[in-house]
Amino acid sequence: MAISPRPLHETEDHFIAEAPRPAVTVDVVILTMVEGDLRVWLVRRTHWPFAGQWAIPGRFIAMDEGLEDAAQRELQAETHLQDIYLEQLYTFGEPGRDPRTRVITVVYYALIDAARLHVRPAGDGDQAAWFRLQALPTLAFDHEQILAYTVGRLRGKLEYTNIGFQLLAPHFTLSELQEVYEAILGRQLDKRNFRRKILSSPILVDTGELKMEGSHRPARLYRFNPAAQH
Amino acid sequence: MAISPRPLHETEDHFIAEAPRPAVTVDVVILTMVEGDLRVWLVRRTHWPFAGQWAIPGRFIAMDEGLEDAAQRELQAETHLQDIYLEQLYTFGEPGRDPRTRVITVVYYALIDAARLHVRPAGDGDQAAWFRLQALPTLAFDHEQILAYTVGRLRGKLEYTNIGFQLLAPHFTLSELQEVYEAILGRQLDKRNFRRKILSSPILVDTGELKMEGSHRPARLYRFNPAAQH
DNA sequence: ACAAAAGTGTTGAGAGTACACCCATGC
DNA sequence: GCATGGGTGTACTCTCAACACTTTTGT
Repeated sequence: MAISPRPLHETEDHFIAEAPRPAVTVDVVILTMVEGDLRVWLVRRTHWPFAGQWAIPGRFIAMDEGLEDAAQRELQAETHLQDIYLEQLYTFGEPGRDPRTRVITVVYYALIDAARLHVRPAGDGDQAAWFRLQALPTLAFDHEQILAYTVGRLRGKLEYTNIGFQLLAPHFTLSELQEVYEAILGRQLDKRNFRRKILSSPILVDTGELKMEGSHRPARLYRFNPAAQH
Repeated sequence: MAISPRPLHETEDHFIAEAPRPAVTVDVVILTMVEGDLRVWLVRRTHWPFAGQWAIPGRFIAMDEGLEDAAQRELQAETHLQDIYLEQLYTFGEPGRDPRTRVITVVYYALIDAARLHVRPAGDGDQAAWFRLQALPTLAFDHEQILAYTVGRLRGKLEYTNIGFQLLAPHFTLSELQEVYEAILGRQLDKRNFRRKILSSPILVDTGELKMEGSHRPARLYRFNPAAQH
């Protein structure tokens, strides 16, 4: 890397040129919504440490790669999808969280519409699978803590943004949207109050279509209004 | 570092053992409130790059040092104060943000009661000084962007936490508290409504003392109720 | 006709907003 | 007595929460 020929501050100089550096990874918590439950995509570790245990997917960062770029690539590699909601969550870097070396991980989270995936239940030989956040296996590293933190963030953002739509297909019913809210908030909502609140804001557009499915009254399909704030 | 004798995944192995690593710093945005304005503590860079320009204080992280520990030490070094509110803000790591090498910076912010400092106006020879957020000098690196992000976070947190108290002395008047809210939110608030709202929650305790100062009616002094949530 | 999910209104309580004057002190 | 900031109440609107029945479809 370009080192200045001019005199440098000793401490900075030392750290720029000589001091040992921590490894930096980017992890991506990939969430989706299936059958009324939030689910997270986990990969099985094949090697030490935590061999055989499940972990949040991640990668070491390359020297010339932006943090969000790296997260985007990891997301791509796992899902093969484009245009996914992705946001930086928090950076975890306690010494000792990885027994091999000092690893600092910048965690992102992604929200995916389940309709864009072929979700299948986890089998025994799987290298990667979706897990209900309510029923997690034992996780590697400090990944359990990271998932807990993710849910907290999601819950907070749900109150003042339209983040909930990111977990739904482009066209969705109000009941589906309510399910997303209930899953994230972890409590039941009143159907009438929920509908009134959502419909009184300009964030939904009625597509005029109906979802004909099951032996019951068909539901109206809505879509997100991209002109709406947040 | 301990490298396992067992076979490792090639990619992970490479990154753990051989790949070049970015440098990691911790920067701390130190904020306080003086004369109705939010102010930030900036240090003058003495060497390349951005020599002579002002920057958010920070330090390279040591291999065995936690992120928050490093932030706490930097805060200590700058302010010589204990028990300061400190919170992780965001991690900035675009390649090229530091021309010397790849530097990823985990940014924290700290809120300080101005009464605990001897604040003086910035002089020409100063190596560090307080600046009004409204009147910043040219900043080094991407530090202008970092400060903008900090204010956004502060504004958001003010709405649903008691973070505002962190900028005040242990005993304060309601007008002082209102000034903090106005400075962060960037707009005037109605005095009666503000007082009613604050006093109707259990977060303030009337100390019974009065602030005798100036030629006007003395103001009641309150303190934060630590039993209150958030 | 029945099972299943969709859809719909009213009421009461509390929060937010707009707005103007008197009070206690130092000089 | 006057200048300065401290302190107070009311009316309106809006939002939130609680609560149960009818509608539309497939079988």
